[in-house]
Amino acid sequence: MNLNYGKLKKGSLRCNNLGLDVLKNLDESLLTNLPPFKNLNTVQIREILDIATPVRIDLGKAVFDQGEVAQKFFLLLDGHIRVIKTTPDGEQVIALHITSGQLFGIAAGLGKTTYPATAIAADECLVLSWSNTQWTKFIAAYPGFSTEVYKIVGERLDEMNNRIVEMATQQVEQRVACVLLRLITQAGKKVPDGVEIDFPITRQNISEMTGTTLHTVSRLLSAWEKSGIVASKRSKVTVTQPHKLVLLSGASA
Amino acid sequence: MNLNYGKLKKGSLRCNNLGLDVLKNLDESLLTNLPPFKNLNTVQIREILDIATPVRIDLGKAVFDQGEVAQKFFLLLDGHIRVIKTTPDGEQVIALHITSGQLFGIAAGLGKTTYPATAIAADECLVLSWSNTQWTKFIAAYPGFSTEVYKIVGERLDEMNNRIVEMATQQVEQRVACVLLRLITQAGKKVPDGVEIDFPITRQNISEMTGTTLHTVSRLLSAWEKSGIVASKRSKVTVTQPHKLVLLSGASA
DNA sequence: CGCCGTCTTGACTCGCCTCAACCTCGGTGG
DNA sequence: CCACCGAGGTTGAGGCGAGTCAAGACGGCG
Repeated sequence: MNLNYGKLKKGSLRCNNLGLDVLKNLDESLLTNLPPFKNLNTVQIREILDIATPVRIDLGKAVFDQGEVAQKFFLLLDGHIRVIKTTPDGEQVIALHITSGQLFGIAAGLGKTTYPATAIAADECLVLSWSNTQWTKFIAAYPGFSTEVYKIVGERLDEMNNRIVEMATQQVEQRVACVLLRLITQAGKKVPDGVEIDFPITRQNISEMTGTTLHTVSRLLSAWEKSGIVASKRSKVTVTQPHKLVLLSGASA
Repeated sequence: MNLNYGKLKKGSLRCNNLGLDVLKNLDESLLTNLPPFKNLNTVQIREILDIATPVRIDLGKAVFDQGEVAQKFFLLLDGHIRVIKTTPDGEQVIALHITSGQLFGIAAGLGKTTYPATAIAADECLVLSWSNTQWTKFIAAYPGFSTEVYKIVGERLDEMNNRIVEMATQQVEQRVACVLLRLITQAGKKVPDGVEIDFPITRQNISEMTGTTLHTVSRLLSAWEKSGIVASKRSKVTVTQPHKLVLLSGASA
C-alpha cells in the first residue's frame, strides 16, 4: 500500500488526531478495496470516512492497552500492529500481527467491554478509529460488512488454533520456522535475495511469538544463516530459501 | 440439564435422526434459556425447532470431521463434545470442550466452507442441527441471535488466547493445573468430596489439552492425589481442593 | 476367562532454559 | 568528531524438566 501522507510524517501532530484537513485528503478509494467495505458505494465510503478519526502512531506506541475499557474500534491503513498479551508476572506473548487493511480492536463485535490485549505499533502506523456506538450501525447499514468482519475473525481463530497445535506438538526449531513462514506470508516483501519481513522484528519478538527465549532464537537464526536459509540484520529478517524453511517447519505431509 | 429422553437411550435409533415424534417431545423451554435464543418468543422457538434435526451421538462418535465440507451447524442439548485437531503426522490436540447449551460447528458464521476440527462426543450427547442455509435467516430474523453468537465466539477466542499464553510461559505442572481448573469451571459437578469433571476424561486426553505426554500427566495426578488435591479413578477426575490447584496453576497475581 | 484400554512407575536421555560474558551497531551529547 | 551508552545480538557452559523407552498392574467388557 502506498499512502500519500508524507506531509504528515514531517508534521507536528505526532500521535494526535490529524484533523479534518487530513480526513479530506484520504481518498475514498483507500477503503474501496478492503474486504469489509468492498460492497459499498462511494457515498457510503464517504459517510464512513466522515465519522472516522485518523491517528498516526509512532513505532512502539500503544493504540490501546490490555484491560482498557473498549470504546473504539480501528482500521489499520498503513503499517503493522503487534498485539501483545502480558501475563500477571510481566512476561509478554505476541498474540498476532495486524497488517494494513485489517480491522482490529473489535472488542465491540465480540461482546467484550475491555480490550483483551495491548496493540503496539511495530512500525510507523496510520490508523482510523470509530466509536463503538457506530459498530451496530455499520453492521446494520452496510451490506457485507458483518460477513467480512466475521470472516476475519474466523481466520484469526484458525491462526490461533494452528499456533496451539504447533506449541503442543512441535519442537522449538519447527515453531520458529512456522512463525517465520507465517510472517513472510502475512507481511512479506519481495527483495532481490528473497522475502523480507516488512517491519522491524527482534529475536526477542520472535521468542515471544514461539514461547521460547531470545537466546534460542538467536542460535537458530545463526545456524540458518550459516546454511543460507535466512539473512538477518539488527531488527530485520529476510528469508532467502523459503522451501528449506518449510522442510524444517515439519510439514511432514 | 435434565432432559427427558430416557426412552431414546434404549431405542434402536443409535446415531440416527430421531424422527418427528421426538422433535415434538422437545419442549420449547429447552431453548428459551439458552443465550442465543433468550430474546425469542415461543412461536419463534417453535419455528426453529420445527426445522431442526435432532441426533443422538454415542460416546466416541464424531458429529463431524476435520476438513469435511461444512453443511450444518449444531446446538448441543445435552452431553459434552470434544473438539479435536489432528496434525498431518497423526498427533491429536484438543482445542476445546463444548458444554450443553452451546452452539458449535458454526463454520458458516465465520466464512468457512469446511470444519476446522473434528467434534467427538465425550459422553452420550443429544444434538440439534440445522442446514447452513438457515444461518443467515437466523441472523436476520431473530434479534439478539447474532450478538449472542459472536459473544460466544469472543469467549472462545479468549480461551484460546489464554491457552497460548499458558503454553508459552508456563511449565507443564502449571498448565495441567490450569486445564483442570478450566474443566471444573466449565463442566464441574459438585459431589460430596469436591468438584468432579462431568464426563469421562483420560490422562491421554489431558495430555492432549496441555501439550504433554500421558506419562507426565499420570505422574502429576499421582503426586496430587498423594497430597489430597485430587482424587481420580479410571477416566474420572475429581478436584477435592481447588484452592491448592489454583496455587499450583501459578496465578501469581 | 482373556483381552484391551487405561494407568503407573522407574531409568535414562536430551532439548532447551538459565546464567554469564562479551560483541556490535546506531544514536547522542560534549 | 569522538566517546559513551544502551538496545540488540552472539556464544559457551551447565543443569534440569519433561520426553522417551520399557515393563507391568489394574479393571472392565465381551
